Amino acid sequence: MAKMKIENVVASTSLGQELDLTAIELALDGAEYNPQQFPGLVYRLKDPKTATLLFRSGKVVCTGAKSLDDVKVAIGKVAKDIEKAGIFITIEPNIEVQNIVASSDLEQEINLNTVAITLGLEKVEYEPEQFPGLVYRLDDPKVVVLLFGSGKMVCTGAKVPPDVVRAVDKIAAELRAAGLMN
Amino acid sequence: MAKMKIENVVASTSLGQELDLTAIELALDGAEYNPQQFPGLVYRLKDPKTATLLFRSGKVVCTGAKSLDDVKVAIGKVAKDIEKAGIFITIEPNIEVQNIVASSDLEQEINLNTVAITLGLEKVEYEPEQFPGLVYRLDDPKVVVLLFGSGKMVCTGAKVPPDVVRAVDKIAAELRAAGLMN
DNA sequence: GGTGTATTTATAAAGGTATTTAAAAAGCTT
DNA sequence: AAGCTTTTTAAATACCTTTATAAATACACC
Repeated sequence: MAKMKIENVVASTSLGQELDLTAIELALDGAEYNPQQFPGLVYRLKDPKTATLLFRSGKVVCTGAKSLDDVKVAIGKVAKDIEKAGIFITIEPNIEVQNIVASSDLEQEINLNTVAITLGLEKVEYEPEQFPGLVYRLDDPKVVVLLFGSGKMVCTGAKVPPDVVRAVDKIAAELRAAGLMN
Repeated sequence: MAKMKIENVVASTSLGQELDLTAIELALDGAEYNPQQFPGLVYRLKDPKTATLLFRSGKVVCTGAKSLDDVKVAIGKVAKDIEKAGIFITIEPNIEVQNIVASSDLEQEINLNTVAITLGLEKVEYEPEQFPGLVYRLDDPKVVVLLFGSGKMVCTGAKVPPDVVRAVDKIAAELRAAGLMN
């Protein structure tokens, strides 16, 4: 069973109404809003350490959370901060996780050149002078795993934590079956 | 007494005669010569791992050696390789060390901000956002020491190994006298 | 012509940057 | 419609920053 650590959760929701981002920029301390650069307003919380993007449409994107619970806490705090500033909104708790980034460790060195040759270019991409990690794309779960020579891995694209565990276990099994790890 | 490790020795000498760098480029395997880019020819040895620059004038610069002996060995090998290629030269053993780069370690963390403030801008330069090391210039020996927050140091500009030891001891003594290290 | 800059090589230190992957949002440009 | 903009995050590489030093060229500047 793979050990893994969630490093980042990206989730979206909606506040159910149009937002005056210019007013919110003035009301929220530290808010960054440069519409000519990007249409979303960026608002950061120290705890949970997150960055939330607010859009004119009322749609919200929360990034940087370390757990699904933290996403809920962060969005709740952002909504409260907006209301405290006198801008009343209706909190819609319908939060959709869009991406989970997690790290894991095979706890042994892996020869990526051998992996790339053995598994073939159809399954993996490995261009060490461009990036030190081997890119491993899975169809089920539909995630992308970056595998490093140290045995450390990064899994991204997961929608739920079990996706990460299944992906890591699947790759470990495939490497073992091919004699590429013990 | 400071422990130190010589990381790089730069030395120069002369082969005593004009060199046809174009002919040498063809004769020496791996030689790089791009006169429009740099007037010297670059010739690398695997052992001792060095890069030697050969000039039309017969002047030679050897870089990368880890000891003074390695410089002699390297220049001797380069001369032999040139002669093996049928280009006869007279080896002039007058090798002059131009620079010794060495590393050392105070084996304790140093607060560089405090060092910079205490010793003053006349003696040291410290611009952490430009470079993480503090630049410490000594007049005797005339060397420059880069001091890092980890306590690790780099000494460059030395002509002989004792310069490095004296520099490191001098700085350690000054830091101790100022209460900046134990 | 004489000072300056730059070019190249090696080397350590420890910060910074970049590289790659996924995902949503909304607005702009092709 | 596709691609860029922004935000976050891990992994491990390369490369940048700084210092000294010789060599011989090409530049610029006065």
